[in-house]
Amino acid sequence: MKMKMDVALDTKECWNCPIKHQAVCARCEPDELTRLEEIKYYRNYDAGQPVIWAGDHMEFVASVVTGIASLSQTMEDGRTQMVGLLLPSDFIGRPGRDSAPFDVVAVSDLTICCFRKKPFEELMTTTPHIGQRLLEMTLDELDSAREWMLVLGRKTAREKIASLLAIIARRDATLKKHSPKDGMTFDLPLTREAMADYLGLTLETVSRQISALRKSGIIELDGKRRVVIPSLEKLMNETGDDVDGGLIA
Amino acid sequence: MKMKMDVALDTKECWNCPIKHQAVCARCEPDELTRLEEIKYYRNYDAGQPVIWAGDHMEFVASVVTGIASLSQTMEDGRTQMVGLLLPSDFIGRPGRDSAPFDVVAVSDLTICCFRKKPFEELMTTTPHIGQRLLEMTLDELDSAREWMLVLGRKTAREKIASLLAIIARRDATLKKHSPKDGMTFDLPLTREAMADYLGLTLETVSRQISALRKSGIIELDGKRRVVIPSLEKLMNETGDDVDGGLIA
DNA sequence: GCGCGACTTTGATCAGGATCAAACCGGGAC
DNA sequence: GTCCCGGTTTGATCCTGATCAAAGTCGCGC
Repeated sequence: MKMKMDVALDTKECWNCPIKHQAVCARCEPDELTRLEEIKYYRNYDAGQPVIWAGDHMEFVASVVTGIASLSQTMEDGRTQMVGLLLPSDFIGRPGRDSAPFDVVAVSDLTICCFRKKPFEELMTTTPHIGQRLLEMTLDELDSAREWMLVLGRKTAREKIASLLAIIARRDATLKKHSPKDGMTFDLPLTREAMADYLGLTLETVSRQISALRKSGIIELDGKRRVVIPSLEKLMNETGDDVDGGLIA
Repeated sequence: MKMKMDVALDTKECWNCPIKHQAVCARCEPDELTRLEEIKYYRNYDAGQPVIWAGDHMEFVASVVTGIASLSQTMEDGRTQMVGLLLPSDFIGRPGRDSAPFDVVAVSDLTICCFRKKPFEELMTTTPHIGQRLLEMTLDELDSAREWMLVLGRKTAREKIASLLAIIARRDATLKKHSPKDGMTFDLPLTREAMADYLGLTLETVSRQISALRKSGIIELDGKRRVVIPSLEKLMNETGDDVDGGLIA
């Protein structure tokens, strides 16, 4: 049985061609996307700033260029659940729909690349591989969302934290272009509260479980945000996931 | 603010044309799909029978014709989380991928219509609207999965049960081709255990909360499975969702 | 009818995480 | 430096839902 890992935090390929780590890669500029120049523009947001409210009329689709955004829903009484993290190269928007289903909020300083929706949709019909790429990305996102449902529905608080750390570790390694390994170090891109909203916990429980993992020697902390993973295998053993040796999905 | 409802349980349109309630509708037969005749075949399963195991090599894609199947994942220690229900017209399979990400199990007696994958993928490239339809369906599923994450991560047991009942009520009304209304009656298509697996609860909690809703007069029971909703509004008030009068999404 | 088995209900107790509360830490403005 | 403030940690207690256990219901085959 192979190990499953959520890919929601992985950096994806350019949605226009198979280049990793870029929303719109250099290689694309010479071909189809040049046609988009006139409908393409950039937006910048500060950490914490809302980008889109659920229900907003969307006159654009977009792609994250730098920074992190969260996708989340909030109930009337304030309970909120993060349903996804948007990382560089992730796509924002629904071709064919005119309102946004969820709130998008900048977690860090954020730059997105917007395309006016109508012309983008036209491009999709004339350039089939863009549609195919979007379908593939959407299928990946769907699998990730479903894998996260196991985390939310069935895992303990400790397993949830370990799962999140494992995902961030993996994502971070990908960004740095090497595979995850023992002794790796990274910064948590989220506050305790944001982690809680992602995991369906309270911030106090997140804090306690992180302390517990530290006391168990599963992780080491350098300040509040910097994490060291002495043994990846030990961390994986805490996730509740089926591990069979490697980080191969 | 409009009310959101999970659409995972809704009956979808034919993936080849915009006709409701049929996986492959009569209208489609004369055009593109006739070309598929030679690659199309049916499979039947009994209630409880596994259809696909996660990791299986998939040489086909398929569409549910009649019956209900569940999509779920199970941890090594037996904890399981249902991540979706597959209803008539729902699509099974991943064009471009060769192994199944989740287990599929027949919940009721089930008939699916299979298409050999290779020729289906070729059809997708030559018939763009099939790809577009698949993208739309996948986006809907993604939204549903994300909405369900709120249920799993943040709702109480009572809210979870009310949410599930509301969804089933809505789905059932759609099947019967009228809108949900006070006094409506339907059969639960799931055992208490399956509901628990869908909601991230134990079967005992499901049973207790159903009893509690009955005692509160939110629902009436006729036997174990048949449910009457005297007031849709009262049920909706128990879901924790933002309701503004109607069942309009 | 009887007995069996799958499913469901209900009860008693337990425990994991939420809640309420207070203190702590670190960085930036002044 | 000091103050302040957002983010974090830790403690005490509570409560929801899990767990363990037993009994009830229904349908079906014999």
